[in-house]
Amino acid sequence: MLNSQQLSEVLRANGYKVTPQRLAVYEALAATKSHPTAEMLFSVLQPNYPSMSFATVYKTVEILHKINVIQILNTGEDSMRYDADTSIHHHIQCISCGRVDDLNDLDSLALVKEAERLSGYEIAGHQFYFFGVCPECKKVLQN
Amino acid sequence: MLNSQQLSEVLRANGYKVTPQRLAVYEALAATKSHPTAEMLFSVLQPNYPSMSFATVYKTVEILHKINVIQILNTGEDSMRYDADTSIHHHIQCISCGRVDDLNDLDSLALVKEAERLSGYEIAGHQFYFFGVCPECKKVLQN
DNA sequence: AAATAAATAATAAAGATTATTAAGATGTTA
DNA sequence: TAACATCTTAATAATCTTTATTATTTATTT
Repeated sequence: MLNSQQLSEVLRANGYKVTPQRLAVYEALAATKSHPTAEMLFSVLQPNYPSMSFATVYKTVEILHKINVIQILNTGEDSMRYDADTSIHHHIQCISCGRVDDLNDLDSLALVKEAERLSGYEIAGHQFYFFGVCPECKKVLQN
Repeated sequence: MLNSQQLSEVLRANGYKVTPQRLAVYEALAATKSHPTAEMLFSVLQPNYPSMSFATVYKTVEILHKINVIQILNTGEDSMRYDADTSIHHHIQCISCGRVDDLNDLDSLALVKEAERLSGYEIAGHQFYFFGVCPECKKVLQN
């Protein structure tokens, strides 16, 4: 997670200009753990940036991804989700309410090594997605 | 993998009618290991079923997925890929040539258990995607 | 503060998937 | 086997997410 100054530096260092929209998109992402879609981001920014267009949201997340300050998640839904936490961690989605939670502390190194051995690939990245029923929905379903 | 008779039975058992198109889509999928997209399936079927429409391909894979005889993969590309192998196995995609290979014999049970413990979720499914450079592309890149 | 280069907003366009509907095929029953 | 009711297909249009276009505005540099 970066503050505005740090983000500004990274943007400039990569030849991108610093604009209020870019800072706002990143801030919105950094402020939540809910892995929002482009539409959610757009809605959140709407009150403070009523003139911001959808294309700007998409362009901005693309740039933020390129300069490596956000992650793009594909949970298999129809739209992508974005995450300001770029550390290696995995995700789990509730098949009942749709929420996406982080899975920190899940050690995948051994499995990556094994996959590398089995496939002969040189593995550069991986994404693990789990699906199930979250604790809250389990409660509701029991009643 | 099912033969036409077995597939016909499963379709009927689930209240779906048996049609040449459905058998053909499944056969095309069962005959390849290349995890085709809807477009690839459509192209393959075109010569023998020149009148088949795109919508039929989509409707059919949806039904085949519902009755659990195929898997739907979302590798993060713009289109879905389909797989007639419904056993639990994972996938690895080459970031150079785009091919998608199977990763059998990768034991994920321990990781699933660990994810269940960490998250509190009741896990119903999981999809692991690895990305890297396939053996063929490694050779090419070295020259 | 002016010049320049890039970013934004608005809009249109593209691409994948889904919905609609009339026509045709399927399975069932008499 | 014929007739019926139902489901499926094909063709088309619609939808949804994402990307491209372009004129205007904004951020940086001199």
